[in-house]
Amino acid sequence: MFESSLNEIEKQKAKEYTVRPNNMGHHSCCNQQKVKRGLWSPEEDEKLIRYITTHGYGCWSEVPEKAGLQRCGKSCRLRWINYLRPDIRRGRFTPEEEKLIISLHGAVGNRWAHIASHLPGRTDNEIKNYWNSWIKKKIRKPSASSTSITPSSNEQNSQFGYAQNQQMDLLNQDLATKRQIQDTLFPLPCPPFMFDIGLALEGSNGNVDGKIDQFLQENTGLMNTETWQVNQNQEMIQPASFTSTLDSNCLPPLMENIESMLPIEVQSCSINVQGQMSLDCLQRNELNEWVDTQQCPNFYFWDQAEGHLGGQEIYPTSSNMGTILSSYPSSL
DNA sequence: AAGTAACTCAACCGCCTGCTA
DNA sequence: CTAGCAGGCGGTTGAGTTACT
Repeated sequence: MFESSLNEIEKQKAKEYTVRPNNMGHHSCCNQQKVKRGLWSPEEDEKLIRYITTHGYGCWSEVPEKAGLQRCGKSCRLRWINYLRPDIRRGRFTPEEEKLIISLHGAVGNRWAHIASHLPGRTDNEIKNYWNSWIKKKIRKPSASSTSITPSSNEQNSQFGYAQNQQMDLLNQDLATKRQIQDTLFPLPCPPFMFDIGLALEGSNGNVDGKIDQFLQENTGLMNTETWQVNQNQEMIQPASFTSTLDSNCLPPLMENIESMLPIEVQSCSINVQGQMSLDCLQRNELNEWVDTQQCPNFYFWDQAEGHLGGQEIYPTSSNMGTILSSYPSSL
C-alpha cells in the first residue's frame, strides 16, 4: 500500500515534468525581467533542494541567484513549501484529517494557513484545493432543501453528511447579514464562552497530554471529568478523541451568558480540541426552533436523533437529544 | 472509440503586513 | 512619517487527467 502510493507520486511527478511548457516572462512580484515560469523541472528542483539543504533559506529573494535558478524568490519559496520540503505529507487525506479540516473550517473559515498548522505535513494550498473541489461537488449536488436537515441518500452513508449540509447552508447565507446578526448578538470579538484550545497545543509537537486540561482550567476554571486522550503516534489530532464532557455542575459563571440566551435547560456541555463548544439539551424540537429563529451563525443545530455524524461515539443516543455547536465568528 | 464535462492541483496573482532605512 | 521591499496568505487560473455519455 505504501509502495503503491509512492509509485503514484513518482508517476505523477514523471508526467508533470514531461507535459507542461515552461515560459519565460515578467513577474509582477519582482524586478527580474527574465524569470522562468510554469512547472519546475527535475534539474531546478535538484538545484533548489541542494541549495536549501546546505545553506537554508534566510532570504528568499537571494535564493534564485545563489542556487543558480532563473526563478523569482517567491516562486522558490512556494516550490519549497508546497512540494519539496522533506516533511511534506502527500497522498489522500485520511478520514481523521477530513474531519479535522471540516471542523476547523467551521471554526475559523478560509484561514487555510491556520488550518494547515493543525495538520502536520499538509500545506495550506493542498487543503484549500481539497476544500474547493469538495465545495464544487456540493454545489453540483445540492441538498433537497437548504433548511432541511435530511441528507441525500449518498450522504446518509457519510458521517460528514450533515456537517456538509450545514457548511453549505452557511456559505449560502448572505455574508453581510451574517455579520450584522453576529455583531448584534456578539459585540465582543469573540463570544466569552469560546476560546481557541488550538492555542494550547501550539509548540507542543503533538505531545498534548495535560496541556488541554491546563489550558481549560486556566482560561475557564473548568475541571473536566474525563481524561484527554492522545492517539497512538501522538501526532494526529482527532477531535472525537479530544472531546471531554463537563457535567452541568461544573459550568462556570461565564456560562450564565449562554444559559440566559437559551430557552431551555442545558443538560451537559462539552468542548472539543478547536474550542468548539457543544451543549446538549433534551428538548430537541424546542432547541431546533430556537436555533432556527435566531439564524445565528455562531450556532449549528446537530440533530442527534437523526443519527448523523456518528455522534453515538461521543454522545449517548437519545431519541429526544439535540446538540448545538458553537463556532468562532468568521472575523476571528 | 471519441467527445466532453468534471475534477485535480501546481503555480501564479495581487493584496496585506511588518520591517527597515 | 513614508517609501520600498520581502514574505505570507487567500483567491484564481489553466493544463492535464479522469469519468461519463
